[in-house]
Amino acid sequence: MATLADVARRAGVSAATVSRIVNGSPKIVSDELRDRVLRAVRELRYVPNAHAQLLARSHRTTVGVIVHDVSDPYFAEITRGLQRVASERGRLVIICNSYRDPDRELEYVELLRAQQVEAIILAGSGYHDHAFTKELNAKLSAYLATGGRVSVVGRHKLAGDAVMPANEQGGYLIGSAVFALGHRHVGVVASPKLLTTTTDRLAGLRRAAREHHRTLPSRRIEYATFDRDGGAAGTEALLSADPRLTAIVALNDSMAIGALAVLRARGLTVPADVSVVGFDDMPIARDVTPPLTTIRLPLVEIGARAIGLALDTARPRPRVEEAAATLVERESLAPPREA
Amino acid sequence: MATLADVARRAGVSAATVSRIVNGSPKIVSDELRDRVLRAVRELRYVPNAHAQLLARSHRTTVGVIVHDVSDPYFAEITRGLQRVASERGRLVIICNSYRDPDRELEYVELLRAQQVEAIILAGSGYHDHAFTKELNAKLSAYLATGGRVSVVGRHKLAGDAVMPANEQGGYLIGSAVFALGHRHVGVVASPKLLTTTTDRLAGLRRAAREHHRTLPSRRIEYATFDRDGGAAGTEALLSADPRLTAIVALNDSMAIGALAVLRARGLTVPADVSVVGFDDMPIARDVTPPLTTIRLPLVEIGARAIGLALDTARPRPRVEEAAATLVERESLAPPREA
DNA sequence: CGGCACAGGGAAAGGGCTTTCCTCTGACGT
DNA sequence: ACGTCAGAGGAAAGCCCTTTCCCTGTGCCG
Repeated sequence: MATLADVARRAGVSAATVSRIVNGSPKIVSDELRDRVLRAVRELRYVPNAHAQLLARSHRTTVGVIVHDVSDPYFAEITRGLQRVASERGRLVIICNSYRDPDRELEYVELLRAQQVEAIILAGSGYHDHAFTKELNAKLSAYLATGGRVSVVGRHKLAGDAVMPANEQGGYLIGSAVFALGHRHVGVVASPKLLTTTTDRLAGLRRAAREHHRTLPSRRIEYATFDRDGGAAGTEALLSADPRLTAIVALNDSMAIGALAVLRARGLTVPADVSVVGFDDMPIARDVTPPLTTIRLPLVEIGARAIGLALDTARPRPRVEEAAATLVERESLAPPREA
Repeated sequence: MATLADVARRAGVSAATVSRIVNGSPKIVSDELRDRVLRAVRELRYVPNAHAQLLARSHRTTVGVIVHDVSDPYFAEITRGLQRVASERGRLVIICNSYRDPDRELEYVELLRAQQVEAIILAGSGYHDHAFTKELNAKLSAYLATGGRVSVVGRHKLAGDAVMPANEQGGYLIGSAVFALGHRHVGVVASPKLLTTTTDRLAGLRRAAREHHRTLPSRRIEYATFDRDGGAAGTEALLSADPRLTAIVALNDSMAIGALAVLRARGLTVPADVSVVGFDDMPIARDVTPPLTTIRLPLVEIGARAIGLALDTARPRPRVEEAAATLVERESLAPPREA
């Protein structure tokens, strides 16, 4: 690899001059030298070493994002919003997938710190795990203390700024829609108990139930993994335990799709026999059969706001913003048969 | 941010000693000093500056991947395979989304070079654009010349090793399945003409047509964007031009889903009225209605092999490997009505 | 014509870390 | 008692770049 010094030598100038030309410094350089240098750059195919630059420069220009999995549409959307703002502001973003492994999350915080990122953004549900939360907070605080910026999406009790998707409200909205239609036998296919997102959405559901003078007994809640197969397994369990179910509330769209598959396999039609609702409004939600009634969260905007908070050094901190949920009515929810 | 020197000072030792302890060097250090140093590290919350390390060390340990979009399931799978191998081999991976913008691709090659990556992996269709290909090749060669490793997925005529998904064979397979059933009025919803993937899949389709003494007239091919909405638009156009169509071949699953949506909206049932087939076997393909008959490419394996080639310095280069396609039969393809 | 300002360029000091090469002890052998 | 050697730790030379500070020479003003 050619270095700055190589270019300088070949062009017969000092390293300082090359640096100034390559970086477009305001300092004036004669056209002759500029030509010589640019020619040398081309001939040697010189590209500055980004690490050396980072070391030599003072200001940081890259931000790190930790998500559960970018290929999950939920995080893909958040990341999209984030990336947009990042490139508007001339920042590079490093994406880390934790795959819902708390330890990996901890490691990534260190890694991002080692990379000298300007800000760390943590997106995705938190965990009901006190020891972990404490350790994560310690690491985050250490980073904050040395001038780092932190912003989190949907995490309670963490240092730094926060954008909170209205999970409780979303749960309430979808629950109200279901109970208002008169469903009495409602099963919930829930994501893992350990995730705060689960608890929040469930809390909203419970509030809706209460308002309609219903309850959500725990035997009607099946916890499973946060994906299609988890949804299928949960639905299977729920249905076996109580075949009278007229509605299944899945705590995200992937799980709802798993539910749909099981129902179809059992010869039950949706929504005539059983209604199914999802959560998150992933792009595919409108393309399954029947199209999913679900809850939309402004994910792109959430991502954009999260990085906005982190990069905006002006206002005092920490700041917490809410992102509202809305009900998206499609065809998978209908009144129960006997109603 | 605490530095190595800070830690050394606080522990009352030299920087060399701290470095040795922190990095687990084979050199023996007394337990006493080790304790003092580790305590100082903890107290100062010291994390080594990754950029300084990279500068000081000789061996590179991160690889860069350029894909069209990681959140697209196609690339998500490839990336998954890639990541697995990367972490097995202790490599970090930087993911870059080009969003199918050639210029961005060019920029990312420079950026990855600047980041001193050990290898660059380019995944995703190439472009029928001679000037661009030439420029990209020039950049890649420059990188190769300075000891970099390059490996590409599904790109012809590019410097470096290559893993080639069998797009032509896949096209042939799906085409054969369609024509063998007796379909005569077949429409193709194709991805952009500019992409080599499109040409390859189309070529396979044509070969299948020829074998069945059929042709694929260009008015039966509608080019659109490589996504759900493109698929919908293409289907719309095809159907308006020729309502007798009994089968629609979409060049990827997203487009097939768009086709399904249009057909449903028009009151046509699949596959009774019109058959639809996809390509890629994305996870969702089995969950739409009806489940999609499509072509599976071993994407995870392709990703793994691509990085494997790049990291394997032993064998001579360049090497080219093929990844076979297989037909996945589900329910969206059936004989035409009149057959 | 002396003096000054300023344009144009270079020298060199970092920035944080790794690693080679030394130095200094103390233990061991004879 | 002396030479040797292994063990333990430090000094310092890089790695590649940016940026401040300084020097030279020219043009211009008074």
